Amino acid sequence: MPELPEVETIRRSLEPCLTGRQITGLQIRHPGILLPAAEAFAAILPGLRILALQRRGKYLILELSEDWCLVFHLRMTGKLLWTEDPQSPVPPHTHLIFQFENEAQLRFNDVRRFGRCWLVRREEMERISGLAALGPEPIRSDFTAEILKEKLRHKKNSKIKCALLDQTVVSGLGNIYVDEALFEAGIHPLRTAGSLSPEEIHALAEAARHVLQQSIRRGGTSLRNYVDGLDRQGENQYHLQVFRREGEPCPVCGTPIRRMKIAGRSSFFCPRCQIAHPPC
DNA sequence: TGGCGTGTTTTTTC
DNA sequence: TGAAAAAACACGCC
Repeated sequence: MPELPEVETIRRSLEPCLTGRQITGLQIRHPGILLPAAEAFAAILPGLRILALQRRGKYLILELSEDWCLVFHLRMTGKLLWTEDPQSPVPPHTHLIFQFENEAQLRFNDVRRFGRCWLVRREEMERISGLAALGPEPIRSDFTAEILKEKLRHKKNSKIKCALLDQTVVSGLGNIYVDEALFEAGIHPLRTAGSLSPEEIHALAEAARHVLQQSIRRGGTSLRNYVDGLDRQGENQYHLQVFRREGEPCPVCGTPIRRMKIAGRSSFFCPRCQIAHPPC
């Protein structure tokens, strides 16, 4: 679930808690989520200090002293939770606990164990293949329709829904925000990327930026699992236009929202506002 | 109770 | 090379 707005909200919530903190120890309860092996984490981390929190796409990056970095990807159900009460019950599926001065803790929790945590030197961060291959950040001011057009050049026969989920095309979009951006831009998810007009690509670039920034302002979308670093839900789920609204009236034209499987994922769209064929 | 849906990235297949 | 499908995982749901 955590897509760009959720990871950014987590980053912002944890930043005041973690910045400047020294790691005093760690508990590894499930080593399978760690890369490289757990021994390296135990040997290297104690004594290091957290200098800054960065985000790239759906990756959260903790910059540490001595040029080390902790990189997290939460995949679907991963959570990072800050607590200053070490006596608070440790939730099930907590795989990793970082300990800090004054007994504060950062807990990594992930029901489905898809999430990952890497310990790498800053200059070797590019060795995380998914991170190195990420496309442009759609919420940055230098993200333009021209850049999106160029990135879509090699995906001409892909369905636009699939192309936008490809993190090398644009970083940070997932199932929710792709559907919301396609709705806002008036583009049917089954259209091929190569069939989009320059005007449609422009509208899509604007819509992607807009739906992501709106969600960040609302603290992310909490549908099932997502909470920020202080266990707080977001508000964007109350503002979704089409996602998970099958059968409900389109907020623009009133036509019932439809649901369709595309590349194995549920996709939601308005069959009237999002036309299936390119304009003549 | 068992089989499906969930959603992201990596890997495999065509 | 690129598009699509499967695999990784655990749980809730009906």
